[in-house]
Amino acid sequence: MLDIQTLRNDLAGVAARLKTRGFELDAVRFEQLEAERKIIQTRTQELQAKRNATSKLIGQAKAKGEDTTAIMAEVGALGDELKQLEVKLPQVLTEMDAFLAVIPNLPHESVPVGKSEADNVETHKFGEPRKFDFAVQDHVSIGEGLGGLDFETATKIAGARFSLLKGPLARLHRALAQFMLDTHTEKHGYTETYVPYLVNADSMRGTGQLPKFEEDLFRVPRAIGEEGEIKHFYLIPTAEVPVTNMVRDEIVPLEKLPMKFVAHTPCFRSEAGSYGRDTRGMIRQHQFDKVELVQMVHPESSYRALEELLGHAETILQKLGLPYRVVKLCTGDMGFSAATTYDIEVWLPAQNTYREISSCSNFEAFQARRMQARFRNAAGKPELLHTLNGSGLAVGRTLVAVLENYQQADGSVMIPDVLRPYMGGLAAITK
RNA sequence: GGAAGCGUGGCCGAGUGGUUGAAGGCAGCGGUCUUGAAAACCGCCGAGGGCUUAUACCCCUCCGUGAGUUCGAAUCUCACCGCUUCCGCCA
Repeated sequence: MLDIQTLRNDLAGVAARLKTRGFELDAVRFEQLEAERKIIQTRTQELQAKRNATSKLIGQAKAKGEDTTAIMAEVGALGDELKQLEVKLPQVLTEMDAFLAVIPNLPHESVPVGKSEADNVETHKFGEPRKFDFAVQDHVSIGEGLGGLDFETATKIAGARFSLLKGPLARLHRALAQFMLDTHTEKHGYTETYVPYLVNADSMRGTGQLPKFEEDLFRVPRAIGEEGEIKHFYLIPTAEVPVTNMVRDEIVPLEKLPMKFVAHTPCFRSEAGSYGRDTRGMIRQHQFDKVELVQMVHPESSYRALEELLGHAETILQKLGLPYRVVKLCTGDMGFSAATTYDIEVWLPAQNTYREISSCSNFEAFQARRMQARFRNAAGKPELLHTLNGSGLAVGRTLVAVLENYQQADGSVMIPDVLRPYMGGLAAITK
């Protein structure tokens, strides 16, 4: 959520910045709502003040044993108008809130302006794609060849966009997650967390998935509300949601910042609107595991924290010896809540290209404002903190990258050195 | 699922219809004292919003959430949510 004050102060400027990311701000509507709000709110407060003052007089008069019928009639006269306004005011405020809730974050000034993925800017690269002297297979062929990857059975059990791992491949999947968690907790100073995989609507609103992106989420009915409406739990699309919401409605002491958490969770995405894309293999699934890094920091240090967090995610790929590149997303390609995003793209030999394996973002105060997540600043006043997160990394896609980059001519796969302790010393997965 | 109890400011904890946004304590901040610190003493000290150049006044709202009764509600009524304890069931 944007600060309503910035819209009041510089509506045209905000509209212009939002336009760079393809969002048309309805400035006329905002001004209408704002004008209406102002009239109703000031009048309501005026009447409330009058009522309060008069009611106090009644109390005083009664204490002295005086007759109060005249004053009581006076207050009664306020009643009708006040009651109407007290109904109207929350309606207008709710409308304004709904208006603000679907406005994306302002891109940071350093973000390249662009329309799509094609306008993203590569910042740096690591490693050289390996040269193969045999026909490269993709991860599906490799995994199925090793008898450890079984999409047919997954489809029977659940449906399309699910996968089933067996034996050493299932263990490799677990090893990757373990390795990532250990690295981030032992080397990068993150606190490991275990969090709910089903969350309430407030949490989804807090991080920005709701109200705009409900169709991307899986939800399960939970209870029937007072007006007969069904209340839902939502399956988390990323651990960002439960972890970031830890600080919702909190005021954390200054000395607790920065807070750094890591969580390994499954992620659930409906992938509505991605029909036909990445239908083969494990790249785009309804369920996948991810190790997520989340930081809550002082506003002054959030951009330093973003570079740091990006580095933490990169470390994993470096230790695994996987070539990658980092791109800074342009205004048109960034997610709804982000002010700045770096994507890390890992080299996939079978696709002969780099594919996203991590997305690291600074949300500045956008999520914090929705969540009312604050810290007590040096002056002792509550102030919105900044939130960041990034994948460190997507486990399924990392498995894909390991299989493809470490494949051998005979169909076996070498295990990267850092993973061998997690694989019981195994050096390669063979048929 | 059944029964009982409870939800008050960063924390603990008074408060059962009238100048109560809320006693008291802790923590925090400022000061006196001290070579310094501690102790003691004095003062300050909730949040959101409106108005505004203003973190100055002034005003509004908030005592789990939402409705209701009333001129007036933290205090009364109803519903919901959450927590605690006991019983039942259960991985």
